[in-house]
This record gives sequence, C-alpha cells and structure tokens, in this order.
Amino acid sequence: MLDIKFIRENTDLIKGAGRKKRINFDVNKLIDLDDNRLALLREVEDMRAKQNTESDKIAQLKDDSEKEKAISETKKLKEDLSKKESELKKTEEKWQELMLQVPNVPDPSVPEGESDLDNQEIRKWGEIPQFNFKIKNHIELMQDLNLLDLERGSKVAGFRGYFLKGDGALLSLAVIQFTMEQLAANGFEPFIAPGLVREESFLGTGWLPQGKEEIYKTQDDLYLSGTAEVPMMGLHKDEILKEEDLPKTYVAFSPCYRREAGSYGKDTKGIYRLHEFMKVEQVVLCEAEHQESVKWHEEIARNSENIMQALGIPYRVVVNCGADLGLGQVKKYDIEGWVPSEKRYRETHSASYFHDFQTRRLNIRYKDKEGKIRFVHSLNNTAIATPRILISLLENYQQRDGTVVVPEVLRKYLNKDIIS
RNA sequence: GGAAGCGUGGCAGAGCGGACGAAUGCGCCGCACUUGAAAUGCGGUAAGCCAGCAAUGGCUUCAGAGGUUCGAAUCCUCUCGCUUCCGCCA
Repeated sequence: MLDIKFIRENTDLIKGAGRKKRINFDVNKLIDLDDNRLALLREVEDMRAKQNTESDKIAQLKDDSEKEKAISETKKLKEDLSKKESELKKTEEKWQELMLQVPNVPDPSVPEGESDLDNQEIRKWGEIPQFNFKIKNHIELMQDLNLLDLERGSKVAGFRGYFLKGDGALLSLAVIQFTMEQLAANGFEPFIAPGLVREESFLGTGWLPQGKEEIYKTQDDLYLSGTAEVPMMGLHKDEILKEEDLPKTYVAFSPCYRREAGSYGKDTKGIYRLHEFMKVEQVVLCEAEHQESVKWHEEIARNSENIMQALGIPYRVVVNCGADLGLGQVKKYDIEGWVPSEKRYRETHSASYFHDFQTRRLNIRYKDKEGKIRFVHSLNNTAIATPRILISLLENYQQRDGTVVVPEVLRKYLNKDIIS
C-alpha cells in the first residue's frame, strides 16, 4: 500500500511502475474515485458536526417538551446522515480494493524485462566443479545413498510429496542449524515462527489478495504460510516502535507451504519445487530512509552469500527485472546456486526490500528523533531453504564412487566427513 | 470439548448513557531548584483523516464489525484475542 497523497502527487511514477512491473493498473480511475471519496467525506463530516452540536444542545435542555421537540427534529438529521454515510462507505470499500492493487515504485536501478529470463547477473562466486566422471543428478544421488524416498513420499503426501531420511534428514537439519547459528552470530535474533497464520499478515505482506491461488487455506480460515516473512512481519503489527529499537533484525525458521498453482508442468521431478519445505528467513525492520533500506538489502544479501560460501556452493547473484518483481517490491536480488546436472544456476535465495509498502498495510510504525511517527521500512531474504539447497550441495560435492563429501562446516552436525 | 471472566492512551489502571479522547500513577519531554546527577516542584505529552500558507477548526477512534439511542468507552448481537478452571493431549 502506498500513501494516497503520494499517489496523487506522483501519478506518472505509479504509471511507470505498472509498466515496468508489467502490472495493469489504472491510476486515473483511482484518483477519480478518491476525488469522489473526499467530497463525500467532507459532506459527511459537516453533517456529523451538526448532529453533534444538536445532541449537545439536547443534553442542556431542562424542559421536557422542548427536549422532545429537539429530539424529533434531530431525528431527521440522523436519517440524512446515515444515507450519506452508507454512500461514503461503499465508495471507501471500492477505494480500498483499488488501493491494494497499486504497485510500489521499483528502484531506477531495476532493469527492464519481460520475465525472469531478463534478470541480470551482477556477480558470481565459486569455481564451477569439473567432474572427470559421469555425474549423477540429485535424485539419483539421494536415492542411491538412501537420503530420499519420493515414491513413498507421493504415496503418503501426494504430488510433490517426499521423505528425507538417514543422512538426508540429518543434513537438512544441519543446514538449518548452521544457518541459524551463523545469523545469530551476526546479531540477528533467532525465531521459530508459526506456519499456520491468520489472514491479516498475508494481506499485510502483500501475499494476499494477489497470491490467493498460491496459498493453502484451512477450514478454520487460517492459512499456511509459504515463508516466515509472513508471521515475522505480523509480529509487530499495529505497534509503534522506538527509534532506538531499530533496526530489528530477525532470523526465523518455519515450515513453508506453497500450492505451486500455475506451475503444474514445472520441476515435477526431485526436490526443487515442493508443496512443503523448511526455510530460514531473514527479516529486517529499519528506519524509514531509502539509504537504510539499501544498506540492509546489501547486508542481508551478503549474509546469505556468506552462508553459500561457507557451504562451498558456487553461486551467482542476479538483480531481478521489473516483470519479476512483486507488487510491493522495490528491488530484488536472487541468489542462484550452481546445479551441475543442469549446468546452470537455479534460485536458492530471494532478497527484497519494500520501503513502507508492507508496514503501511500492517501499521508498523516508529517514533523518530523529532517525535514524528513514521512507517518503518521492511526487508527480507532467504537465509537457507531446504531441501532445495541440498540439490546444489549434494551435486557439487559428489565423488566418482557415488559418495558425497560433507562440507567442512556441517561435519560437526553429522559426525562424519562423507555420506556413503 | 465444557464453564467463567476480561480486552480503555507508550505501560499500568479508573470510568459503566450526555460535563469523557477519557481520572490517577508510571514513563517520556520542557522548565525551575542543583557544581552535576538524583529527589522534588511546575507545565506538557494518543493516533488517523479533512479544510487551511499558518494559527486553528472539524471528523473518527476506548479489540473489531454491526445494532439500539437525539446522544455509546458505558446497553444489545456477532467476530477476534487474552486469562482462569475442568476435560483431553505432546
């Protein structure tokens, strides 16, 4: 959500944002509706003022017959008022609906583009491993090493279901534990966040209403979140924080659920695209300055790169093009890990910032040094997502004999150097 | 699952049809006293929206949504949340 005043004063920016993000949005329609809304609002407020003064007068009257006369006169006012009020309410509902569709303005540094194919690589890390033997893909590796059961996974959990087992289960936990510890050491406060979450936080983060098809809903009207971003952003909903409490830097583990609607044909094999997975997410709330957002965006990207480097997974960082940005995102970097069997990099992390787009919806504010109340800025980035990360991890570390070397930093969790 | 209670400003907590955006305390800010601090005293201190260059004025908000009433923090209904007790469970 953007400030309506900002929208009114910057219609060209909003139009440009829609174009760049390939989102259809009619700003003029919103402005017209807003004119209408403001006119109605003024009328209603005048009528209410009158009603209030009349009511006060009645309270002062001593004489009963005068009182009754005044009451019956005021009744008419009341009827007119409630008609206008319902008109205003209808307008405000329409207005709200449109307001939820206004795209946030992407940063000028975001490249133009039609799809994720137009994302631009900005840096690379790591040597792409050269294998002098026929390599296995992650599915072959994991099945041969007894780390994964996909057949029984779908028997039990349906399409895209899986069991991690043996060292596969331990490795998944190890990656989570390692990441939590790393970020905690960087001063991020560790959390285990709920996966079952109320609607508000989805609306607040911008996952709803646009992403409705992507989210599981329960019979109790709770939703299963696809990322800890949702509960963690809900954490401070309706709060006014102190400036000295900022930035809030959180690292949160949660189970994640995604319907993957609209990706039926995609990545149907293996553990790349799953309905249920586990993720450690970084969430930052900072002061409402663009430079702060930019600084923390770089910082949370670096944190994740450090994890990739510690795990020894070659990766590249891309800056996402306009069309690959969500409604609320100002700028986004994806980190993509190298997948030897596909000879390409694939997304493992996604770092974005929103300015106050989310915090306006969630009403998360702080009092600055001058005592002014402002909406905080929010950012988030994957720290690690598993089992997806195991694809790169296992494939890059495989050996001729079909065993896999455990990255140095994970050995203490598995108590072994090699998975065989 | 059953029963009872509660939800008021940054926090605690009073108010239970009109004088209430709301006592009081804490916190915070300013001033005085002090070498400085503490303590004390005095004053100030909710948010959002609309109009206005501003001063200021108006509207809304006492969990949320409806309702009763000329008038609602206060009465009614529903929803959400919290607490306690019983049952069940990890």
